[in-house]
Amino acid sequence: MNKQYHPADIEQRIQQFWRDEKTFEVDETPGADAYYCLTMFPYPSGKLHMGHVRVFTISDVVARYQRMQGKHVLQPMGWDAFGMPAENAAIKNKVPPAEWTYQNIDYMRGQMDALGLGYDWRREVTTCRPEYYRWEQWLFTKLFEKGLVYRKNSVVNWDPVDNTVLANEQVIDGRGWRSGALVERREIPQWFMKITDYADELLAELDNLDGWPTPVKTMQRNWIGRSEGLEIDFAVDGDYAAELAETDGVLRVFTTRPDTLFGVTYMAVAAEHPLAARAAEGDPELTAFVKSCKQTSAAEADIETREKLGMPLGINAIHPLTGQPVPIWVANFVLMSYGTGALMAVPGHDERDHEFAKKYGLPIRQVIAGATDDPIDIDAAPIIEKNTTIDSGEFSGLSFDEAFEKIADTLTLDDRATRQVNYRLRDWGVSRQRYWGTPIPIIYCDDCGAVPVPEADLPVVLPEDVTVSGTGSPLKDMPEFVNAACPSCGKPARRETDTFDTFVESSWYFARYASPDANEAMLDERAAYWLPVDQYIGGVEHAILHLLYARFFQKLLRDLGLSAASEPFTNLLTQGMVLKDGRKMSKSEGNTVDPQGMIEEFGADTVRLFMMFTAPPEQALEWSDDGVGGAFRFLRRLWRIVNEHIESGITASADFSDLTRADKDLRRKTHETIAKVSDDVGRRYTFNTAIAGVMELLNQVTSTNVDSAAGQRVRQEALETAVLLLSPIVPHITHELWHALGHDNAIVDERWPSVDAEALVRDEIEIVVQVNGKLRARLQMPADAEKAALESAALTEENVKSFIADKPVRKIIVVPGRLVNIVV
RNA sequence: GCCCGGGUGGCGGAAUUGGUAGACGCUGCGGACUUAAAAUCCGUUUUCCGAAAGGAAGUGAGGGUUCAAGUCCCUCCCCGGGCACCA
Repeated sequence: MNKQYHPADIEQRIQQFWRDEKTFEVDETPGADAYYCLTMFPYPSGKLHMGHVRVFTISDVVARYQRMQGKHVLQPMGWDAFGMPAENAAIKNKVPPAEWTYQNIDYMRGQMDALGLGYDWRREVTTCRPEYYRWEQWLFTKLFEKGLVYRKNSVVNWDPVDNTVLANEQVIDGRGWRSGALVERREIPQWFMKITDYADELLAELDNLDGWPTPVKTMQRNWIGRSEGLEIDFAVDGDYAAELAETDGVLRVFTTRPDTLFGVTYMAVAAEHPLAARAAEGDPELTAFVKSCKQTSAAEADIETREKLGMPLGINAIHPLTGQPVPIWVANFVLMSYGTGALMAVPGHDERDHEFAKKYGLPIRQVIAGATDDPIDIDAAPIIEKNTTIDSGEFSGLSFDEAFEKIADTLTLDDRATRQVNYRLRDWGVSRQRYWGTPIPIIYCDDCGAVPVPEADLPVVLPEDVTVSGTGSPLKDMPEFVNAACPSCGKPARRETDTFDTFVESSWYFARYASPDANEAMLDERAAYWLPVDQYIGGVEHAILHLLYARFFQKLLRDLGLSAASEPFTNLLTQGMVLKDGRKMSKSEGNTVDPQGMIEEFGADTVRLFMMFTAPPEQALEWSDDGVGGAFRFLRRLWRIVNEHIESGITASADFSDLTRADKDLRRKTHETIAKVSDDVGRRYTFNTAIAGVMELLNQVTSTNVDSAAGQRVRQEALETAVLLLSPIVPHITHELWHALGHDNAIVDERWPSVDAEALVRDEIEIVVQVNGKLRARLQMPADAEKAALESAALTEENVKSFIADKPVRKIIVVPGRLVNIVV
């Protein structure tokens, strides 16, 4: 064994050993204790960034730890290969997106290998390959048959100069990123998946996801946003039957607060609402206002944070209970995509309605009592609480529930209202007006309408040899792609040129790893062996969208009989970002650190160790060059300590009799460390404290003098333990050290060490003495000391006595094994 | 604006169930070894008072609950993530 630690000499050799031995290739062995560990697959953007390194390392540590528990571990890897960056690169470099993407994949795969990540590469999945996306197209046609997809108009960001649809990301301060033109919201027909059909199940099953972080479940719950309320019809004064055709000629609104119905003083509709368009006809001022409302991006954050503006339409609704006219306004904060695109405004009892009413001098009416008898100034602030109703005619003096029920009963009796469960969750718009994505398998026929492509004609292959211009999809200019025969009647028809949202690919890839080469079906019986994923690991930024869509897809797969599982991921770990100087590492910030350079300078183990030691996985990680140096020094020190130990002779004996006090202390530390690290890695996923624990053990090894054969055996045990405990994190150096310590087996095939309870026994423990909660003394006491003994020992301490002085002792609290608190 | 996190020494962080605040590491400072440097090792490193023993203060701010609060409750400030076409 080399006396110096040179990672470059060992890492590639050991990686080759794993390849030769097919160490990480797993099959569907019957009866094995299967464990599926999965990382969110990366977008092949060019080369790995530190965020990738972090999440892959976490996952690899979990996989290797589970393997040492005797589990049959699957850890696959693949590529979320469709997306906008490939199109942008294509425009910039004049390289087709496919070529750019495949080159990136090859490079990044090599980087993953250099990090020592244990993947079963036979299962690699690449979403831009027809053999992958054909099954997605197939699924879509099945959903079409089941009525779970439909087409409707919806809002996009339109760049009027480039004549193209922009992603929210491509809208900077309300302007197109290339043209600089003011972006408009525009409605175009798009395909939707009925995720709202599964809203209740997606919500209810969150309660069973014990292995998910609570914040993620809370966010999903709020995102789904189930609310029970009333859909109330307001008649409209005048003839607007055409504009209100979808709602039977009335202005329909949803409210969770029907108890405030008597407080309605105006109505508000979205800029896209047909009533607004009708009122704007021949009214230049209103036309200009409606247009300006649409001149903001479609992003909800932009709509919600801009100044609240509105204008009256000059149309009145009729209050369903009082018969009074209520003016209808158009307002820029009403979302057409939520509810019916219209709302009843109750400024007395809603924050936003109140602010808007104050601004435009609209009346504010109090119909809910204050919580106390104090006088109320409803003009100053709304009352949001669900208190007793007042000034509401026959519905006055009622609690929220009573008022809700009585008003609901009254209005539903003659069909002027419906009890309704509403969701904030909207159906998933999957159409994208882009080239580099999965073609939506639909053919439009003048006679038959939208017809799904028959299974025999799948996949609809995306042509890869294209030139991307940046204005619209190149597919539109390819007659050989667009022109197709109608599958239904055979007449000439047009193929859909929109592609799927890339979230569609990432919503089922986890299942495809189980049967990546299945040619006859989307999934086969191997999926049943592996699914659901035992541990899923990825960025917290995916807490809502990706994870909700994946849960939705798992339910679709279940309902198509392709998988028995209802939920895709049993346990979820959301990892924080990698920062430098407190900011996200990114090209635009100019603060990236290239993992490749770090691997070459220090080796993969150092990079892995640093990533795992510097912060717990869920937290943001601050990059530090000095910290990397520290990680490297620790490995060098480990190498040297083991080297010095084996020079003085190794031993395989398990005889731990005749130990000195120091030997016993070290042996106890060894087993305390096994217990701590097992808990940290296996349950808490706090790899940083696990590493700190092993560091402490090594500190004690070096501070313990060994002058006997028994002491030598204790040190051998301590070092073997340290090496085993670190092996999931730094697999190369520990592979080498394990052999050096006298073992023939590869450490990757070893079992996790177990605690010897006998070694943990202490005869003396430290007890802390407090006076009035402040630390005043420490006592060394027998571990089995009685409460009374602790009290009397505490009371005789000099420093304790001086703080008690002549004050009477009121109470003594004893926490066994920890402290005594004397209250005076 | 709405939803979810976070805020602890010079820095990253630890404190797992309300029970010793600062484990472990980095940096800095002092020292040993060396012709020298690198590497390594030893000591020290929350602030203030003190020669020391020890004491006082201290976990974003303010209030509260408790024998005891970084941890629980209320109000507020700041930072990060998400907001449906970034992935």
